[in-house]
Parts: sequence; structure tokens; C-alpha cells
Amino acid sequence: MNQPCPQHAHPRRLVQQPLSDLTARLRAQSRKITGPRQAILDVLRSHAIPLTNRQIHHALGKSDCDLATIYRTMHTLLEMGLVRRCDFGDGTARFELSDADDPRHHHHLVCRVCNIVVEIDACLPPQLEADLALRHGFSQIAHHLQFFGVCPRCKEHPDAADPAGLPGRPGPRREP
Amino acid sequence: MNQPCPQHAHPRRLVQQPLSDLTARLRAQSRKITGPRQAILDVLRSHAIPLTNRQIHHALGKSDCDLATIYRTMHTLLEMGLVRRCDFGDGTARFELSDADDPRHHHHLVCRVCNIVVEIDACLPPQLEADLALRHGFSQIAHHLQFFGVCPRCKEHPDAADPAGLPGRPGPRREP
DNA sequence: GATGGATTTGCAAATGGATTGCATCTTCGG
DNA sequence: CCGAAGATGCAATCCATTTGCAAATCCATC
Repeated sequence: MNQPCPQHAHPRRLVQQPLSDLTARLRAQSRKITGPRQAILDVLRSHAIPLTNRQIHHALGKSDCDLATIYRTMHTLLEMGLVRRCDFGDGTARFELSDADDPRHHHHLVCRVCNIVVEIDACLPPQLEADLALRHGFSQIAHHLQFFGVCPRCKEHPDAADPAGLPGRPGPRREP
Repeated sequence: MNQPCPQHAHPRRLVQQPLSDLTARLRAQSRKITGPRQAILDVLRSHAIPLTNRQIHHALGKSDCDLATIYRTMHTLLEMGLVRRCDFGDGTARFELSDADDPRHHHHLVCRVCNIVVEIDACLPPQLEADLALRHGFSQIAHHLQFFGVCPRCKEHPDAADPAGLPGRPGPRREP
């Protein structure tokens, strides 16, 4: 860790997680493979950035399932470790796939103006959490880290709106 | 930065910010020095950890001012740079003093079980954000970083409840 | 295949943080 | 001391998220 992103634009990740894996995991907890759950996972698979529940709901379109179902499903998937939760500080949870085969730890760089999201792998020095554990007596230490800035495009055109085209977040945020 | 906390228990910081400073800043923006604002700042001064608006409201007790006023005041203080906003991932904003004389950048280590908060100064390697800016073309990069773990006390007594004694957050959170 | 029971879903209502409109009250420069 | 700008209280509202409950769906088993 600690070295910055190897490429300017990090390649989008379109995970093809084998259904069998999901099936096995669900079975193991006497949970069921339902239409909504598969549809939701499909949506997550086809997007490379974290989505809000509302965005997922919107993306589902016709095969519409209830928002409450999406909320419940995300809880389930979180518990099962199939998704990861991201917090961009705007009061709305976002979720991205955390495929079991490649549970790659990473963070995000979010444009304060247009909300575009770039996935990065820069991270904390690995020994830092161990030091914290030692000094404060805490165990099971994990961290949340996100970066905010102004993307090159918004630096150029300070009036452009959400090019990410993702619903669910109106204007710029109020983060420092 | 990057070196961990110099002490096991970071000394609580009870800032005595000169009122004159506040006065000057408020005047400079044609804002007024009101009872509620002073009371809110007093509450923040007497607490060493970030507080939710509800906690502030509760702490105000008799000199009760409306919750809405607290929300508005925090916006104002944020804009003025007198407070800093913290996000512990539970959907509630927290605020701590960011005294102008010592706008020390720091982060928090939060116990997942009892919510106790420890202030730490471990941080990212300084060049990391510069690298990000360079590689992704972003400018004005800042970061949000928080640590979660299980405090020594909760490791011992897995049933203890909120020893911090702070209202506003019921049980443990659902963070990874 | 058909079936029963546990799990899920849809719907609607409720919860909780945060924001806002508006009339009234305060603060503070003059 | 006065008046206007700015603040506050109150109530209504917004939005993300959660929850109760009856109906629908899965799936292990027959």
C-alpha cells in the first residue's frame, strides 16, 4: 500500500462473480436465491462505482422491486460480505461489490463538484493500524478513508453538472 | 505525520478560545454574537470529543435553544471554520472545536461497541495527496479518515454499554 | 412434481436526522 | 435610543432508512 494509483484512470471493474458462489453462500445461511437479489447483484456488477440504494432501485427499472427490499437486501449482502459500504459524507450510503475472489481493499476519490468517483488504491502505511492497536489497546482496527477534490473537468468548466449521470445526489456537497 | 499517537490516552483538549477572537470573526461577516451561539461554543469547549447536534442540545439543558438553531449555528460555525465536522459512519454528523489558533489536523479512533472516541494524530503520508492530485488531475484534495476498533474495556467486558455516557447513539454500529 | 414451512417481498406507516418558511425577537452600528 | 439586518422558535417538511404485517416466493423434502 501507500503507493498511489498505477494509472491515471483506474480501469473499471466489471466483476463476473460465479453464481454458484452466491448460491453456496446463501444456502450456507439458509437464505434464498430470489429474483430481486439476483437483479440487485446484476446491477452492482454492471456498475463500476458505488451506488446508492435509490440508484440501484432506479437502475432496476422494469424489474422494479421495492426500495425497502433493496435496503434489506443490502443489509443481507453486507453481512455476507458480498458488498462493501462506502460513505461519501453526504448522508447516503453507497454500495459496491466486494467479490469474494478479489476482496481488494481500496478507496475513492470523489469530485466535490460533479461527484464523479475514481477508484484508487493508495492507502495507509500498513503498520499504522498495528501501532494504533498497540498504543491504545484497541483490537480489530479498521479504517474508513475517502478523498475529496475537484476533478480536472470541473476545474476547467466550473459550471458543469453531474457528468456521472447518476441519480440520487443533487448538487455539490458541503464537505470541507 | 504518519507517526502514531505519542501517548496511550491522548490528553483531552479543553480549548479556551478567547472570546475576542470569536467576536472579531463574527463581526467580520456581519454576524451577531448571540446567547445561543455562545452557549453552543461553551458546550463544545467543555467536551473533548465530537458531539452530535442532539448531544449539544441535551447538554444545553436549561438554556435550551431550539434544535433547528443548533443545526443552523453549526452551519455557520462550519463556514467560519470554528468547528470541524466528523463523520463516524452512523448517519449523524458530529462537531468539534477547530480553534483558529490551533487548527490541528487529527482523526478519531472509535470503539465499535461502546462508541468511546480517542483522538489520534496518525495520518496519511504527506505526499500521498500530492501524488493523487498529480495522477488524477484533481485539485484541492482533502481526505476523511477514521478508525474503528474494539476498545480494551469492551474487549474485556463484551456487555458494557456506552461508558462515554453520551446520548444520541443507541447501541453498537453496523460498520465492518 | 406437489407440498409445507421458513424466508422474502410489497406496501404503507413510522422513525430520525436535517432543512426550511415565516413571524417574532435580538443585536448592534449609528 | 432606534431601525434594519440578522437570529431564533416553532411547526411543517424533506429524505434516507427502518419496520410491522399479510401475501408471495423459495426450496428441502416427500
